[in-house]
Amino acid sequence: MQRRPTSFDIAALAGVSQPTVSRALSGNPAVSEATRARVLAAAAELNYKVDKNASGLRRRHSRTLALLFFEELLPGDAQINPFYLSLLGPMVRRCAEHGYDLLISFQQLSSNWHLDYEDSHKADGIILLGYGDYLEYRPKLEQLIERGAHFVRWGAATEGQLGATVSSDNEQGGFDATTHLLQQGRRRIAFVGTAEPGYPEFLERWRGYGRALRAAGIAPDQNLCVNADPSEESGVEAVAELLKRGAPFDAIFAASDVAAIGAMHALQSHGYVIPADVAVVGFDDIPAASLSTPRLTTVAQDPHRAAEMLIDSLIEAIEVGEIRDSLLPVHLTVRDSSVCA
Amino acid sequence: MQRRPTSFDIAALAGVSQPTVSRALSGNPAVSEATRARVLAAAAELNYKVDKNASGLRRRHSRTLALLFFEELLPGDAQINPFYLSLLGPMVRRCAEHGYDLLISFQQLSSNWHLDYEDSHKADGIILLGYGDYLEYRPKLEQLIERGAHFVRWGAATEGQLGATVSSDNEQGGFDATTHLLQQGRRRIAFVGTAEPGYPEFLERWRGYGRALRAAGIAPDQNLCVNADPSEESGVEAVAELLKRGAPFDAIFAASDVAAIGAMHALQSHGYVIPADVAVVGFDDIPAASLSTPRLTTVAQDPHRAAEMLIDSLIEAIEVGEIRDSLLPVHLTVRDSSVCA
DNA sequence: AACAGCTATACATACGTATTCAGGCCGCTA
DNA sequence: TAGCGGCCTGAATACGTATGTATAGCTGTT
Repeated sequence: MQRRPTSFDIAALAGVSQPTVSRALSGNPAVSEATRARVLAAAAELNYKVDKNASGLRRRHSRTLALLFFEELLPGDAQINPFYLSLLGPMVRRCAEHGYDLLISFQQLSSNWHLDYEDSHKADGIILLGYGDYLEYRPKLEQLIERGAHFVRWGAATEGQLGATVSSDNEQGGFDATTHLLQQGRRRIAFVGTAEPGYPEFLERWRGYGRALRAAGIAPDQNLCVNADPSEESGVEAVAELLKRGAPFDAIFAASDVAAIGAMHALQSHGYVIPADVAVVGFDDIPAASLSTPRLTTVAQDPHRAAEMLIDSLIEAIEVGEIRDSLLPVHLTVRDSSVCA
Repeated sequence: MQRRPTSFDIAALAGVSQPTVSRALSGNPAVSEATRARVLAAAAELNYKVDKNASGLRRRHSRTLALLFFEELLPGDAQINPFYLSLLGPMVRRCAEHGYDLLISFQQLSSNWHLDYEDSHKADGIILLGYGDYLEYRPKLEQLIERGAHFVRWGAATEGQLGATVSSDNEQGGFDATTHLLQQGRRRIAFVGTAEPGYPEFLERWRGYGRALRAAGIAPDQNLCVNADPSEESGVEAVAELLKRGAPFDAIFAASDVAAIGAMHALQSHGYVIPADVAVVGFDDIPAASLSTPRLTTVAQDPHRAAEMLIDSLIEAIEVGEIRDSLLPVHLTVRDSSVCA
């Protein structure tokens, strides 16, 4: 394994100077086509690649984006939120289309992640995957802004609007899901989710649920709203709670698919038939939603579009300096759990 | 946003020279504790971070690892293999424990990915997520080795052993799954998968299946082996094919969970009861496996351990120069789809 | 023929760090 | 007190690229 070739080696081989090599490779129009061709040939011959470190040092940016997850929110070996996972592929692809690399990292919410990346020139910008309004979180965002750092967040866009934010239209999703259940003739629709600050998206979905009910002339019933975080057990417990309360219900809108699937299991083990006795709608369209029995009607977010908006917004912030928010449409995917044959 | 501080700024503030700052921060024992403390205080005060590019340029390595997926194997917007996705979190964490960053990238199998990374000093090593024996693939691995590049592969370790390889004991998994079905009294066990080169893991699983049958004194029946790639439709079609052939069967071992779930759907829609009429076992333990109806018995790989082995092997190759293969044990997770109450 | 105007290339340098080498200071010994 | 060795620290430099500035070679005009 001999030493890697440098731009000087290419220069020597092509019979030009090192700066000309640099210009030729970066597409600088000052270099003639004949010279450029010679340089490219020489570079190809020696398998020359621009040294990222030297280039980054000189140009003062790395053409790398950093994607941050926070450890505290991934207790133990918990799986990463499947929606975030589905964002990953499209994000990587979009980065590549822009000529950027993508760095992935977990951070303690309490660490100094907010100064680590841009300051060390590891990355030109940061993608934060939506963590509501945690106490430690907000001041760091403010510090990030103050230092002129580039970042974009995924998450509910309603609160104070710190930095560029991309999110799904959760409220509309809740509205669409609930309206769909109403159209199926359901009138006693339970909400399984939570309006706590830890899950701001859930709050939005719940708002849409309420709006749909009121639009149909139905007053939301507190007895039909039960707490559940996005886990199967939580969905099971939610159904137990609903049954305990004794308020009759003929449908469930769950703010997450995993909770919805848990709820379906619980209902079925109590002898209810889905959708005949109780119709169920979830939210997220995780892979398991189309594999459940019955197949789950759900509100699908568009991970492809979401990923592209995140990357595009961030790169625009970096290269143009413009900050832009986006609210992405969601799409109700009707399957078997909500419609009687 | 003022200019980032450099080691010269720290030096001035601490009243020492720039080299001393570098030494103090890198833990060089030549610098006295008193001086080191002064330097650290100054660095903290100015929020100083070592410039990754300058540092990498000087030290000639980046302390970054690159994780490569191949586009051709992710047609269109297809999801990344869920097992690879479950590797992601633990890999990121393990990298961080070693002080490395992780870069994610998609590549054309036909591109020059094999010279891109180490040559450009973007990364010190590469993680390749198992792509069997594709024609274009092997020569590039050879080239990688020839150039002294550092890499580790996930995948079947049996074929020619190019570079460090980490994989699950797929053969044993197939054996365990099949033995379990035999213990449930099943004798006509179908295999749903493929022995084609595109899925070398499937081939291993099939071998274990055959070994278990023979150990029980049963001759494998070609009529009970049907092709299926890892998709739900493929599982559905496999059952259709089995029924068409007319050979009776009382169990199915599927080489992937998604195919197994597809098979269960198909069986149920033909009126079969699982597990009473047909017992089903899958492979992978994807999240949907524990959410299906009935819950799917499956062979679980250990993504946590797999990720750690991959990272550890690669870093060992980089830092020590030693190449090591690993075969990880798998674990049969018994649920409802294979055991009658 | 002389010169302006232009293009294509070379020269010199800066980016921020890590390391080699040389030297200063101190205490100890003879 | 001269000499010596050990411990810290500073000066100089190299890593490979990109870019501002200078210059050489043309073309065309008068």
